[in-house]
Amino acid sequence: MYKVLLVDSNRRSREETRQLVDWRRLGFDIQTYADHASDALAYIDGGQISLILISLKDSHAEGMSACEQIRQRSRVPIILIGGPDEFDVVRKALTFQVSDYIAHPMQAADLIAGLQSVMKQLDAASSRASQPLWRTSSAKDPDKPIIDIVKQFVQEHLNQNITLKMLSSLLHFNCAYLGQKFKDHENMSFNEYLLQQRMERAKLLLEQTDMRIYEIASEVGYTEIDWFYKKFKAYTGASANEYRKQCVITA
DNA sequence: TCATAAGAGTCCCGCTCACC
DNA sequence: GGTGAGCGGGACTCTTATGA
Repeated sequence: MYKVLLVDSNRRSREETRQLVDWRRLGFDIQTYADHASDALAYIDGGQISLILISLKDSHAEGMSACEQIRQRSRVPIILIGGPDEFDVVRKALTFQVSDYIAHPMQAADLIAGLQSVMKQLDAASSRASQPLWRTSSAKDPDKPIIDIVKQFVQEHLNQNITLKMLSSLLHFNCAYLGQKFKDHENMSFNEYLLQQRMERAKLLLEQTDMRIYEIASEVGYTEIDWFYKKFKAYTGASANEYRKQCVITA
């Protein structure tokens, strides 16, 4: 059972986090609470804490400062809980090798995924105790958090005009570099991924709703209906209307 | 990690066709 | 005639591959 330090000054919020998932079943135990991120430092030196969960709702500056100081002393995994569009914060957090960043309001599935990821790191570290904890996992895949943020942004803003240029600007990366990293990780370009996500959602809307095609085009982020027609036909081999008719026949 | 050229993607406009 | 669906092509923007 790995011990967790939860840093959150709001008691109600702490309780919500505690009740969000079955911690013990996941192999974790929230043993200690702290009101401020800076308080976490006191628990680091004892070496009893396996994971630190920090809520940034009160103060980003204090949370970031604590991350920096924790990293100077320890490789203990850190999960941050912050706002959905705070990319400057995410970017800075990554420089402190934070394990995960969960957007508020936190969903149980997001927390479980973060905990499972940390669990793998901790298990690997304990099986190879001579190696530093963080290096065992980050050395394998140091860019994964960035790629995950890009994918999450695409999922959440699919109905908007998303470009790699805009995302790279938000994350303070060179767009050519970010595009290259994305392709290295996903084996497809950023545009291919974006197209795939848009087309799959369009197919779903055609199958499950009576929405007009121009409405669906708008819903999946196409401002130009003609361009949606072209891409949909190229992707599925059938026009949007034909695809809907085929779905009705097979149903 | 960045700069740049080439190619791909996107926007925009005009057009046709089918249906009501 | 009005509306929705679909296509073609030119101009512009963005992404990717490449080299530094």
